[in-house]
Amino acid sequence: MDTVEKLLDATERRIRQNGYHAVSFRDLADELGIKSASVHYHFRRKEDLGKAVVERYSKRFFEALDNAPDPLAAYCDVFEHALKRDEAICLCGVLGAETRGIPDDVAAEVKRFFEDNLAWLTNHLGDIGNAAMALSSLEGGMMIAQSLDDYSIFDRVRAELLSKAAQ
Amino acid sequence: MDTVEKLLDATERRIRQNGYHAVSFRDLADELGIKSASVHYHFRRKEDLGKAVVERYSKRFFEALDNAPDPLAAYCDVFEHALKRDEAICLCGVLGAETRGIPDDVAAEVKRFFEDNLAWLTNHLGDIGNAAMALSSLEGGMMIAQSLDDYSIFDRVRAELLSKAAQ
DNA sequence: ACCTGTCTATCTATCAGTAGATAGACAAGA
DNA sequence: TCTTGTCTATCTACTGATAGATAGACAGGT
Repeated sequence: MDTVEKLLDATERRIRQNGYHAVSFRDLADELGIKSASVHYHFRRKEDLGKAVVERYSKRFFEALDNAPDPLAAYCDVFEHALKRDEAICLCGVLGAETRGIPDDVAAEVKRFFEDNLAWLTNHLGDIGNAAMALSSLEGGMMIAQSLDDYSIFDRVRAELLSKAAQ
Repeated sequence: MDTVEKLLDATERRIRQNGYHAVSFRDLADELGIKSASVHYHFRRKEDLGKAVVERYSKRFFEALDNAPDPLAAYCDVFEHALKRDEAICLCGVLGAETRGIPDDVAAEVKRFFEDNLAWLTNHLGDIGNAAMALSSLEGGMMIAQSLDDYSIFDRVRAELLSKAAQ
């Protein structure tokens, strides 16, 4: 795996666990066994790195939704994997909470992620109210599950969403 | 108003807008027209300040819920005021997203806030599934509304919650 | 086969700025 | 006189960022 990919991995993990401001070039460099100047070679400014991470995250997110037989269940699955497999919350959930404290172009990319999510959900669920509810509750449920260090609130949100949709 | 109260106000606003790591003793001191050493006099460590802010926020939050005739509507109102009047998201929503990157005792206070919320909601709504849904969707809706710079997703979440409850 | 130039990826060294934190002096008021 | 709150001055550690150098790979022309 090349250095750029390793940097994106490390940055995504660190932002999702600690927030944008808790990521430093030196920590990233130490993790990869290189110097911080070499990180700057690949991503001149921190916001370039941040933007690239969000772009990759968003791309992978929607790829995972392609060709799903049951859209809402698939959508919940993507969030559940993000939470339980990666042991971290949604990248854009973290960055959205910091919106005003991060560079404008990173915030713009996060905004786009949410717009795309709402569009996808509205398209597949047929109703923008249900779309708003699904996105909001899954994002909120992840964040609270992390704070409580207990996934059960997320599981309850998922169950409620799927049962209400079945009505 | 005394210095401590002013410090709590400024810190709460700054955390809610930019996150825990974007608050510095110097910025707080500049805002109040004092020196950073004086901030340390009132709150020796940053985590003392952070903990005090969460405690005050939580106390005020539940006071605003006292004696509400319609619990769910009152609950939504508290969140809506926080979002629209303060033009910021929930303090604990921001800190919850940063959980692993903030001092343990601040994270513990945030965790307690969410536990108390779930207990209050379960008590007043009668069902823990509905409680999980209300808390998660309102927290998530605030965060996404901030990122989109558009309150309508929050309004939709509120409307969905109240209409589903009426069924 | 041998230069020549260019590119990639890293290095060392350093910058100005800021972080949280502390010691000790000072002034006002009870 | 003692407490309270502020100050000046300083510390160590770290931040993102840049300059300049270097080793090695690669391609083109001779």
